[in-house]
Amino acid sequence: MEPTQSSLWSSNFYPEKPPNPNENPVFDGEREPMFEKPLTPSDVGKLNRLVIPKQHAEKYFPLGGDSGGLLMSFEDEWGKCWSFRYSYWNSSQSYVLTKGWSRYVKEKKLDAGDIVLFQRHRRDCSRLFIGWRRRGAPEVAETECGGKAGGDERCGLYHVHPYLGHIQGLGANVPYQPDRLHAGSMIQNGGGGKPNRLLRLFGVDVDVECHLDVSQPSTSESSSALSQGPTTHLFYSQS
Amino acid sequence: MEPTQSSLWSSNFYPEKPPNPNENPVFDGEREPMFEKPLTPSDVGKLNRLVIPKQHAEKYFPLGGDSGGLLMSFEDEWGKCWSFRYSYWNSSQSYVLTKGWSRYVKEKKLDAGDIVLFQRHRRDCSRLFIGWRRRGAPEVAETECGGKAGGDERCGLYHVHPYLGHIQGLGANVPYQPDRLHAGSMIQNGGGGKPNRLLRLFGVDVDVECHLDVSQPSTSESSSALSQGPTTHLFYSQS
DNA sequence: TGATACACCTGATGA
DNA sequence: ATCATCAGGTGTATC
Repeated sequence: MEPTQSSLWSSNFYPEKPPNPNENPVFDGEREPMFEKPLTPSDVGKLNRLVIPKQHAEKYFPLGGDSGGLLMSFEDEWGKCWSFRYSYWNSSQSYVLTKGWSRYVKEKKLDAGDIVLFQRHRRDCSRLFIGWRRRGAPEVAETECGGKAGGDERCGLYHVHPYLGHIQGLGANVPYQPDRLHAGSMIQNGGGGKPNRLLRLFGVDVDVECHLDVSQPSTSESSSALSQGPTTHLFYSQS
Repeated sequence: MEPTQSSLWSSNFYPEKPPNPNENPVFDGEREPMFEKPLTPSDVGKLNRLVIPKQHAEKYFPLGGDSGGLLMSFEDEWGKCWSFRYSYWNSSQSYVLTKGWSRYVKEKKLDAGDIVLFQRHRRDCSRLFIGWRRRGAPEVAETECGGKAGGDERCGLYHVHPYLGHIQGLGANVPYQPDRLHAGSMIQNGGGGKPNRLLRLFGVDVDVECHLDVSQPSTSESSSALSQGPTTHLFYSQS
């Protein structure tokens, strides 16, 4: 089914499979902003990792003292599932997304200064979302795509009209990640090796409850907690 | 206790804790020269590593086929203990000191061309010593400090008078390295991670005996084995 | 072989 | 001055 709002949805980013707004959208009110981070040159460079500021990592992605890494899955603006390895580096005492991150950077064509956003579903906080916007773009886009020059570029977040809010559906036709497991889940590592054990975050199996103190102010220069009210951002999600 | 030889010991390098020649010297005759190496620009640059010429590394610091790194501890001219990570880099087929090396370079203000010296205790070859001298300085200093211009600079090796040879003692009042373990010891790495297992070299626990063929001639352009007889160099040592 | 992954390391920086 | 943080690196293993 083709998009009904060609001005919003026409894109050559996924020309072979454009997202359908009538399929499984996640309303803006359903998504809980967690935090965002302006990307450093290292975050988009050859180090193939994203450093997650410690206060956000420990608040939203607690590892529970686990030294091994986890697999975390996020839904992007197309409903595509992205799995990243999430772990703590003792040597630098920092939390990082490693495996899979470079693919995300490449596909979204992220540059230093662009901003990645992390959100979760309000009622099912095991569903995690990842988005992005170009540097200098407003947090809540007033234009259809508040990014760089060139109208054919997509953003990770969109300003959508309220009437799109009635849409519900599936979205099982986005079979991207070969190693994807479950959106918003984490897979626990056995300890230093490859992740192999499931651990749902914000859901079950882990000693962290679905607490979402989104109203906390930002305390970091290089990242910020999202504390604004309901936004107009929209992710499309599957499952 | 203040130094008695102000011309030799007056220094502002450790003005808060000057070494005392009456405390725990290691006689020249107690130290066995192993080898020395003129420092390359890379050795003192941002690579934070010292390449140890292979013939010296395999002769004096054998890794025993261990792929993981070791922690090696050396006593400097002040009795201060310096711990370095020692490992073999497959990519460059070279033996290197990595962690801790840059701190040594910085503290000693070593430049390219300066020479580092490695020695060990004759009777307790698990005690290792590290020293240095400025480029162009004679191996056996005839002056009190045969280094660069500026009389307040210390050298890693000193020419001392024979009568200082009677001194013995402790030196436990030099608590520098927080992560130091034992002078002249090596700590085996678990494999790519942090070094965590003790492995005394030249002492026990390792399949290498205390063999010291110091008389071998130099075969490297960038380093030389020390084959001269008793020198007048002096290290001060603790423990 | 080249790209990626991964754990480790360090210096700069600001609180 | 000390300390925590993190941006920017490393070598090595894996694919």
